[in-house]
Amino acid sequence: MKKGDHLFLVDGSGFIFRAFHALPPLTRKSDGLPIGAVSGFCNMLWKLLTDARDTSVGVTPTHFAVIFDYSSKTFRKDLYDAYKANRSEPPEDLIPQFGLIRQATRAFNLPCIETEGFEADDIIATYARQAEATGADVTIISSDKDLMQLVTPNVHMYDSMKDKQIGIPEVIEKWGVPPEKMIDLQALVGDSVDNVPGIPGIGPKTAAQLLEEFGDLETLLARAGEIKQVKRRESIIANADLARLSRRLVELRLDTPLDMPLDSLVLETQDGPKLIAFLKAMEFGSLTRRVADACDCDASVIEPAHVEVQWGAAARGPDLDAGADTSGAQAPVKAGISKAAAADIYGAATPADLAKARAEAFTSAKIDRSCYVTIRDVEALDDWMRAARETGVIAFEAEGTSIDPMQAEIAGFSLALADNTHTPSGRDIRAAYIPFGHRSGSDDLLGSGRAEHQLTSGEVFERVKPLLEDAAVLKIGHNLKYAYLLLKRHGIEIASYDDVMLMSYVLEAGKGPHSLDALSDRWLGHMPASFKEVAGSGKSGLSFDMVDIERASVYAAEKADLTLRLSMVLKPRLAADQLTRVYERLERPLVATLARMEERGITVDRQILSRLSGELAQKAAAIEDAIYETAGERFTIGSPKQLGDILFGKMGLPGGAKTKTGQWSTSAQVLEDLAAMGHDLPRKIVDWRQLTKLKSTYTDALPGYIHPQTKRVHTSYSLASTTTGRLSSVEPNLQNIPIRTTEGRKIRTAFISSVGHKLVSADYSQIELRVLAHVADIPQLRQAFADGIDIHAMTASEMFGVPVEGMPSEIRRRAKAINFGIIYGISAFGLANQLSIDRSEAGEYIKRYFERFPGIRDYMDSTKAFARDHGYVETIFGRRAYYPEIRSSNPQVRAFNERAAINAPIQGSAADIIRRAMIRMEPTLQAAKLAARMLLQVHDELIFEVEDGEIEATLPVIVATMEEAAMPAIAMRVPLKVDARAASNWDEAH
DNA sequence: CCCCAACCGTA
DNA sequence: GTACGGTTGGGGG
Repeated sequence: MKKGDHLFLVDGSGFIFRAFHALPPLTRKSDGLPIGAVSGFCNMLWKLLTDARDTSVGVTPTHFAVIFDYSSKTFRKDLYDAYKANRSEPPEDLIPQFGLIRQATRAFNLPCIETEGFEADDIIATYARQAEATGADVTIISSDKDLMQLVTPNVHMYDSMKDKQIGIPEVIEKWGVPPEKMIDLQALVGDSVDNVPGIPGIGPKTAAQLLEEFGDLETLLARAGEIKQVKRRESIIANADLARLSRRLVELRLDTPLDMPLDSLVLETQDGPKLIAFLKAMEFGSLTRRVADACDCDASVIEPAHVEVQWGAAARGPDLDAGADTSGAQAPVKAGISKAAAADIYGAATPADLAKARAEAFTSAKIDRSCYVTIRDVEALDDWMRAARETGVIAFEAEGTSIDPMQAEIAGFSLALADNTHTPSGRDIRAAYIPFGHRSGSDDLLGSGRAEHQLTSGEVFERVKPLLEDAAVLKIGHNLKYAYLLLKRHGIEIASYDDVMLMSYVLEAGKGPHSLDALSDRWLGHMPASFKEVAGSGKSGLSFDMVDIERASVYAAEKADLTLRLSMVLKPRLAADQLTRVYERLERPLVATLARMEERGITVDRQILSRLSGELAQKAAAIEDAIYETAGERFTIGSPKQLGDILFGKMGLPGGAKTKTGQWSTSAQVLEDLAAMGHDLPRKIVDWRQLTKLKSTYTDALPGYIHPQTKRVHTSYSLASTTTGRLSSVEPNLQNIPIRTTEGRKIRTAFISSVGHKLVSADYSQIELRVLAHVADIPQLRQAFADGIDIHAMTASEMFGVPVEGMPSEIRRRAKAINFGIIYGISAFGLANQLSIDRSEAGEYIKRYFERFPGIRDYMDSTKAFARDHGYVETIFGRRAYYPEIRSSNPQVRAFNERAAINAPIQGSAADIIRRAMIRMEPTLQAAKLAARMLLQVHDELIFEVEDGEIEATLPVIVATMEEAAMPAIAMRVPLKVDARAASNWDEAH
């Protein structure tokens, strides 16, 4: 090894634990073998070996080794008997993965190094220093703080999960000391995980400060008498020997005997077939394909390797402590690839078998872009239409000239069909693009004209419209609402459809995005061409009709192809997981319902907004002057950074909270606190922020969304962007129009009904608390809702023994905050913040609440347990919300996921209820011969436009449909209550 | 031109 | 303490 070389040292043992806890807990091979950590490990190795240069490592390795712990009986155990004594057994799912990861390392042709009596860290340290001495550079792939002592200008660490380099500055930033002082710092702080004692009462912050002051540990111990803080001084003096022992435990050995000399770590070329055989045995479809591509191997002719799997204690090899429980040990299992992929799917015994067979068939099916065709004449189009009718199933996409389906024109259609949809093989899929709205990109004075060699829209519509409107032919799309709305504007109403985005959402809400890219990558092991690659972006970006037809054809046909493949994988999966009902009853019907709502839009009065904007501008300007006056200078008030400098620097006000980047927070809460202390400026800032927020986000932005033709505002609802099942609203977001302040409410007066109509707002009263009363079955809550009693007052009465009549508003306010807190998965910290009380008092409230309502605690505990066991929670209608991080080893992350998992069934059930109401609403109104049109949804509220003469007849229909929405699927144990009223604008209707 | 952090509007 | 989306400032390329 020499200068210019670069040695990569992977902390294999560290990676196993980290990956296991960071990755979704339920990643399993088809035979149930847990392989999440192995998968993460293989992907990381491949990335480092092929394009480390493109990660933040920035260099390509010349030498490479993966290091493991061999035995826990190391020299450290001799130094200190309790070392690592409180290490608990690794989780059961992790056990077989220890051996697999070693096998993976060998499959990658990489040295797999472990030495008896030493930890991986010592081996890494020894190699790193030796390599450094030759002038080479070293990257240690680990984020373990125990290794940070090794960092120098030539030795870096790399956190592969966060793609983050850790060098000297990063160590200082994180720990407050440079790497060479890490040993002393750790000696002072200790480590509860490894049972390194350290000095009691000294944490990282104090330790860094002491080392800054005294230089190093020995000096500190010698001069400990100078420390001013009594307790700290005494603790350090009393525990000096403990610190010295700790130092010996954390200091890494640089003299570990090395079986493999440094120079033997030179990176060898990959053995493609060997690696592929292993990856196939592990069923890593996506990585198998990437490796096969890179090695130019045909993966399909390579037999999966036979992999020995050990489930029992022996799986970890010798690094297990004596006396471990081996009762769960089983005989080694042979884990070859399952035969399912090759099985005749007609013979699939269960939906799960079919789903598995499809998934396997499609992850290894090759996608051949060269066989996509462009349809340019009516004969070809007729042929395709005939085939589509014969098959009865097509994947379909409408390519528009804008991402906004309310603005877009149609550039062309793409479709894909399988000659036999029961054959799970990519060979039988054909895909085509039908351009008819493309323009040529000539930049001359005449502008652009129609592109040549394409059918006319008339020719295409005449043939395609009947197919799209024929319920006997299933149309499969991805985010079909886009095409549905775009086509509806052009006189076509799609009948009979499926949406793979929604299938994925039902199957895996919370596990990641549901974009076509993400789904293709995940399920098909294939990354489609991105729109950017095809059309460019930014200033030079083209609208799709300007894209060259050949390029457009491949892009569009590929999308249809992938959509068809995805439906063949995901639809059986729905059945296997018993989620078909959720998909068919709660998701699919909303595509058409929402598309119609979006198309209708709502009238927003430009004049009202313009007048409000002027008022806001004047008021803000006046406050601005006053702010500059008080501050004594002009600055950018909207910059939290500059504002912080003024408030906490120049003016010397006491800082409150810090943001996560270490800046002083200038949040409304902090400013309110300062105002309460009698300071002038913070109040003004709060007022200024409110006014400018209203102006920029609402009064100034909304007019820009008024559609040039319809003169109305058309939001877009996103069906698959929340974990819980709620919708979200974008461009513009009409689910966050102000209501809480008088100033903000005025914006709602700009949302008006058209002439001869009124707006009707109908909202569920306390729907989430009612859902909670139902699912947790709380007698007092059920009774209160049955009797129509004020629920917060009832809660206060139960908790504080105050009668409901004449209850002080402060008492009720606190009970209300607790009720909300319960829905949000309560913590003493959060409740304390909300009520501005201290944490112990908040803890008392929670304790008392649980005493009065023990069923709520039971619900919370059982929900957490369910989430931990399954990785997801369910609404009362069976919708799933996944929380892959609920088993995180990070207590903060875990607690957050627990709270979210408690909230999701409540929020999600309420979301399901209003979805059911929306789906039923239109046919119900129609049956009642009412012309009311549903326009907007705001989570627990629906907004309609109703003819003046029909209001009295319509209100009860709306109310009943909403109140009965859970039935007959669920008989709620509490009644649902809906309030509805009509007015000429949204403010008065609500 | 793109991304992130901070902040704030809703249920 | 839950769930979202939009605007701004400020930094990077």
